[in-house]
Amino acid sequence: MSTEERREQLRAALIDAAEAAIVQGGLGALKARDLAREVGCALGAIYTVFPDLDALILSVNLRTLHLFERAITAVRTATAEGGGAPGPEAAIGDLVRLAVSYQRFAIENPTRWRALFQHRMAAMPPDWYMREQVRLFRHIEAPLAVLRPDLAGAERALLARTLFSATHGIVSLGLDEKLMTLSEPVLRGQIETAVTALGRGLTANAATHSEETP
Amino acid sequence: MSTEERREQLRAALIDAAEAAIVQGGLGALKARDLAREVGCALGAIYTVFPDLDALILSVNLRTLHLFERAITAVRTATAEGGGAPGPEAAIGDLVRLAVSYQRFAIENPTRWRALFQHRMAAMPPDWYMREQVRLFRHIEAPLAVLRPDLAGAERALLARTLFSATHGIVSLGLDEKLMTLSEPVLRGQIETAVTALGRGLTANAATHSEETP
DNA sequence: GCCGGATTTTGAACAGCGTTCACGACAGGA
DNA sequence: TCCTGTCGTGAACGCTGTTCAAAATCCGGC
Repeated sequence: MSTEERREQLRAALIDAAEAAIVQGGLGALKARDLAREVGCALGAIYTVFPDLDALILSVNLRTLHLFERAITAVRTATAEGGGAPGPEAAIGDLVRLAVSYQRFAIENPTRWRALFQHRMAAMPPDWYMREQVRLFRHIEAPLAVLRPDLAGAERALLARTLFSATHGIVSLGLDEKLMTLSEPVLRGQIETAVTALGRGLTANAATHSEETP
Repeated sequence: MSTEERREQLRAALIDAAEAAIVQGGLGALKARDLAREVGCALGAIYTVFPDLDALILSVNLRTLHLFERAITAVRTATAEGGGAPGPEAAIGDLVRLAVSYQRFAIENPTRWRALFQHRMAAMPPDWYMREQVRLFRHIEAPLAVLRPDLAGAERALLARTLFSATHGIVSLGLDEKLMTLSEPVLRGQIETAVTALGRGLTANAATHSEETP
């Protein structure tokens, strides 16, 4: 086995072990010495394939993004690429379903999900990480295009991020015992209320806008 | 000077120093040894007035909440206690102003504000901390009572927290370089769009509701 | 004023962390 | 077999929050 192959195998094993540690006990349970013992390598070996533990965490987070992408892709939306011409109500329904699937993912994968945000970057995330984010946001942009056909691509992308941020805030603080801890049905009700209101408010706004500047 | 008085003075000095450290370099810059040197006490003395650094951070965070309360109280709202009978549009305007004041506070006090959420609790926050939160949410509940007079107190309180969570998500991720970093005017535009949409959507929902079940 | 028990303050020591790097093991050509 | 360059190693470094035996201080009784 070549040196390169062994490095690659070590890399994969470390990501596996790191993911398991995070799943089990959260980001705080990720210890370099535990990883080395689990994988069966020397402590210093970790730093031959990763510059530091942050890079390793980022790789685990990429896996989490992929995991979530599978979940969100399974959500049946009326505004998918091939669909006909869905109305605003269908688009709002899509947004609600997407938001609820985000909540479900957060509840089913609490530690993995927390690691995505709990982790504070030293520098900017690498390109391959940001690219994955961009892909995920396309799911939100599709229904948004129905609600606000007046928006250009960049504006729509920005609004999609804002919608996600709002949903994330509701889920994040709703599950956080520091502010409040809501049961799953109550939290889902709040998400449905808020996202529906957002969707209706946005369409109303578009109508207002088109009347003022036709 | 009695022992009690000295302890109290040390306590205040430690909170001062901790606040200064957080303001300067964020939560990560809070070091027990630095605090002791700054205040001029022994390292162990810290643990005679605080069980651990988390408790000290909590005291700093309470100061931050008070600081924010002063900022939010200065916001002129049409739905203040003594006001007449403001309409839904005025209430939505109030919500937008409150949200923007939240954004302004976050931008003007970045490290203090981050410490509020970055800090993960070991146990539940003490009562005196939660009480301050409850007081702050009253500012949101007032406009909300205009938009949704059909809601009972508990439901309104819950929705107020949801509205805050959504706003917090937009501000938090909007200022986070991990997802995106938005300029102050762009972020404010997104907040205005989202909160306005939320407000209009909520009133529409109330109207729908009252039509369906009059 | 002085003593002795109680109380308070102290900072060296401890356990743990991420990260490094001089060293030894090892592979392959001479 | 020896030499050389590459690679993996784990003890060591510097840092962290927290503890606790010991020192210093206080204070009422003689």
